[in-house]
Amino acid sequence: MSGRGARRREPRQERSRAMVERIVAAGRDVLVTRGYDGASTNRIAAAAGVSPGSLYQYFPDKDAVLTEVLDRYLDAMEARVSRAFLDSVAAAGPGAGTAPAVRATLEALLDTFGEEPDLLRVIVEQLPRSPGGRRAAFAGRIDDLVTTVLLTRGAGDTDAARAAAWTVVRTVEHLTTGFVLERPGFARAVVVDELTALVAGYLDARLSGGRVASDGPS
Amino acid sequence: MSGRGARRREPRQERSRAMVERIVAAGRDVLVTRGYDGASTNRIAAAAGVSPGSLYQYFPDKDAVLTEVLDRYLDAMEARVSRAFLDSVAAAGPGAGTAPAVRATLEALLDTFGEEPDLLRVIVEQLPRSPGGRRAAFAGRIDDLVTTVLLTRGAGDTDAARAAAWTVVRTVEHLTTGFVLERPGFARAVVVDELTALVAGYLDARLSGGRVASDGPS
Amino acid sequence: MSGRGARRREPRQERSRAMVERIVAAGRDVLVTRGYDGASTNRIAAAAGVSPGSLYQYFPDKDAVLTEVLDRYLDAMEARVSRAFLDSVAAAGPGAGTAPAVRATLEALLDTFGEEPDLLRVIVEQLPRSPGGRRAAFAGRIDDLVTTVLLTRGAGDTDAARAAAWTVVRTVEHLTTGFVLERPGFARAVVVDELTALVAGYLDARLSGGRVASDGPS
Amino acid sequence: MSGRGARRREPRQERSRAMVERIVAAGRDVLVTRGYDGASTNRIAAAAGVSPGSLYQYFPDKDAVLTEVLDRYLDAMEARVSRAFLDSVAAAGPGAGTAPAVRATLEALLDTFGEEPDLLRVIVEQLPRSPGGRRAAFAGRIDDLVTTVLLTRGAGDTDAARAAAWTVVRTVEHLTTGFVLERPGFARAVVVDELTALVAGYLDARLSGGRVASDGPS
DNA sequence: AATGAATGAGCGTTCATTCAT
DNA sequence: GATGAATGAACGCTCATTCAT
Repeated sequence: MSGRGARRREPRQERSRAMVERIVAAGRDVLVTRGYDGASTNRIAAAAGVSPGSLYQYFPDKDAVLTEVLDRYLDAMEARVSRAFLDSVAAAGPGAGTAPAVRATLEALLDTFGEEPDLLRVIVEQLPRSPGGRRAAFAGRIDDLVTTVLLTRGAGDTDAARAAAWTVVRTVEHLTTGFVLERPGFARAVVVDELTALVAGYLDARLSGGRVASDGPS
Repeated sequence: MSGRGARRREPRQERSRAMVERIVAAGRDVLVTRGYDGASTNRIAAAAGVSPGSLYQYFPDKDAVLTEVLDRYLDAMEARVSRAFLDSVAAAGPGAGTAPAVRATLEALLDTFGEEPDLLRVIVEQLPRSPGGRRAAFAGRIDDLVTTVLLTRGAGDTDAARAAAWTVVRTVEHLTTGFVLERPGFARAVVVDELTALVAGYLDARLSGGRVASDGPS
Repeated sequence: MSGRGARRREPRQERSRAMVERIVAAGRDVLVTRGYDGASTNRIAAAAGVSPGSLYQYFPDKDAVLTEVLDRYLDAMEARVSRAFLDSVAAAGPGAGTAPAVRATLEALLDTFGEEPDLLRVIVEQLPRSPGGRRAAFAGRIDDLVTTVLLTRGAGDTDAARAAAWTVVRTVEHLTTGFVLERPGFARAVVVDELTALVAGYLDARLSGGRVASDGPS
Repeated sequence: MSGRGARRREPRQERSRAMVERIVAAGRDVLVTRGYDGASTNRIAAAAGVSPGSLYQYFPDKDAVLTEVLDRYLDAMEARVSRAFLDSVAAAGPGAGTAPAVRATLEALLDTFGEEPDLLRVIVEQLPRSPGGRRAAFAGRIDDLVTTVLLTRGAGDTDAARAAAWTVVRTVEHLTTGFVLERPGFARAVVVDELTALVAGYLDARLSGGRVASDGPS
C-alpha cells in the first residue's frame, strides 16, 4: 500500500477476468483470516489456486492486489452510501429539518458497515492509508455529494458548503465505523440518536441562518 | 505493535538512560523517514549509532521500541489535551454556552497536532491499531475526562454523559487530525468555526434540555 | 535434531529431486568439514550452490536437512548391517558355535564403518542424540533382528533373548565404531579376535545351557 | 567443546577459588536444566551471580567452563570407579574366576551412574566429544588400570592385556550408561547378570588358556 | 578485580519478485 | 499464458566476547 498508484492491467479475455476475480477474492479472504501481515503474495496465490507467477501477470505487485480488494469494498460502500443518502434526502422532503434524512442515512450506514465487520476491521486497523490514496478519494466523492445537497438546500456559498460537508462526512464516517469496531457499552439506537442530534443540529443551524457561532468567529 | 504489553527494562544508570533516549529518538526518526515497514530493528539501531544487540538490552523486541515512541507521543498528547481542555472549561466559566471552551480546546489541539505532523501522519496512517491497545486506552481516558465535566455541567444520567463524551471525543479527535493531515482547501479558522458549531451546538442541546431529537427517537 | 519428526516434502519432479540431492550432499559435506555447529543453513545452501530460500522449499527447517543426512547414513547402515548379519548366520550353519557368524558380522561392520569415517565421527561425536530419536530406533530394529535369530537358535524365553540381544548389539556397535574412531594401538585383526571371543563366548554359553553365571545370580 | 585444550587459570586467592566454584556449579546447573544449547555464558554467569566479564577472568572461553564441569564429573567418576574396581578385585581374591569382581564392579558402576542421571544424560547425549579430549583420557586411564590388573592375573603379553582391557572397559562403560539412560524393559539385575556373563566369560578364557578362538584367528 | 554495557557477526527464516520451462 | 522453482536481500534476534569504568 505504498501509494504508488499501481493498477492492474485490464483483462482482455473471459479467462483472464475469472483469474483476476479469484485472486481478488483470495486476497480478501487471506486479508480477513490472516491479517495484513499474513497476506503474502504466495499465500494469496495459493488460496486462489493460482501460481505466484500468474498473480504477477495481472497485478504489478503485492499492493495492487490489496488495493483492488480495498477498491471493491470502497466502491460497494460508495454505491450504497450514496444511494442511502440520496434516498433519505428524497424521502424526508424539503420542508422538515435534516434530522430524518440524517437518521435514515445513519441507519443505512450502520447496516452496511455491520455486514462485513471482519473486513472493515482489517481495513481500518491494519491497512496503511496513503495520503492521496483510495480512501481519501472515496471520502472526497462523498464530500462532493453532500456538498451538492447542501447547496441545493440553501447553504451559503460553495466554500461554506464544502467545509460543512467535509465536517459531517468525516464525523459520520468515523463514528459509525467506530461504533461497529469498538462496540462501546451502549446500544446502536443510542449512537443513532446522538449522531442525529450532533449532525442534524449542526446542519439545521448551517442551513437556516448561516453563521451561528454565538461567541464570534476567531 | 502486538498489544502484549512488552515494556522496556528500567535503566539503572545515566548511561543507560541516554542509550534508551537515543534508541527511542532513532526509532521516531526512522519511523517518520522510512515508514512503519522500513522501521527495522537493524535500521533503528544504526540510526541510533548503536549495535543491534544493544537495542535488545533495553527493549525486549521490536514492538517495544515503536510502542515506546507511540507511548511518549500519546502521553504528551494526553497531558496537553487534558490541560487544554480543563483550562478552557475553567476559563469559560459556568454561565455561558460551551462554545468558548470548545473553541479554546480545538485551538490547543490544532496547535499540538500541528507540531509534529510527520510523526502524527505515520501514527495515524501506518501504525496498526489493536482493539485493546494504547490508542484505545488513550481515547478511553479522554472519554472519562469529558464525561466527568459533562456530568458536573448538568448532563442527565451517566450513560447519557458517556455516550455524549464518546461522540464528541471521537469527532474532535478525528477532525482535528484529519485537518492537519489532509490539508483540505480551507483555512484553519474555518475548521475551528465549523467544529465549534458542531460540537457546541450538540453539547448545549444535551446539557440544557436533555433529549432533543425533534423527529422522535427510534 | 529435535525429534519432532519434521520431514521434507516429496519432490514432484526430477529437477526437484536433484536439488534435494545437492542439498543433502552439501549438508553432509558441511557437517563433515565444519562440524555440527558450523552446519548453518546459509552455509549448506552456499555449499549446494543454492539460495537459502531454495533450501526451505525442500526442507521445513534446519534440522530436517541434517536429519535427512543422518537418516540416509543410518538407513544404509541398517541395510548393510542386517544383510551382513543374516548372511553370516546363514553361512555359518546351525551346527557350529556362533563364532564364525560373529566374526563375519564384525568384519562386515568394520568394513562398513571404515568407509566414511569422517561422517561417522561427526555423527558419533557431535550430533545430539535424542532419547526417542533415529539412532535409538535404529538400534532397536537391530535388537529385534538379533532377538529373532537368538530365539530360533534356542535361546530361552523371549525376555532372555531380548536382554542378550540388547547386550551384544550395543557392545558390537560401540566397539566397532570405537575402533574406527579411536584408532587404538592395535590391529583390526585384534579387535575382531577379541570381540569374537567376547561375543561368541557369551552367546554360546547363553544358547547351550541357559544360565551360566557360576558365581550365582544376585 | 572444540577440544583446543583451553584450561582455566589457577586461582591464587580464596576469593577467586570461591568464584570459580560458583561458576562451575552454575555451569552444571544450567547444563542440566537448559541443555547444552541453553548453556550460554550469560546464563551461566547470571546463575552464578557473577558478571559475564568475571567469568572470563577465570575461564578463557565458554568451552572451558563446560570442560571444567565435565572434568569434575569425570574425575569423581574415575575415583569411584577405580576404587570400586580395585576393591572388587581385592575382595574376590586370586583363586576364583573373575565373575565376582566383575559383578561387584558393575554394581558399583550402576550405583554411581544412577546418582546424577540428569547430568549423565546431558553429557552423553549432548556434549560434543573431542577426539583427544577428556573422555578419551578418562577411558585411557581406566584402560591402564584394568591392563595392570590383567597382567598381574596372568594375561599373556602386554599387547594382549591392553586389547582385552580396551574391550572390556568400553563394553562395561557403554552398557552401564546405556542401561541408566535408555531404561530398557528389563531389570537392573538382568543387566548385571548378562554383563557379568559377557565380561567374566571373556576374561576367564583370556586369563586361563590364552588364545581361545575356536574358529581360528584371521 | 569486578562490572555490565556494548559489540557485531552470524543465526534461522521469510517473501516479494523473476524467469526458464 | 501459466507455471512454480528459484532467488537473495532483508528480517528479528542471540550470544560469545571485549573493554571502559
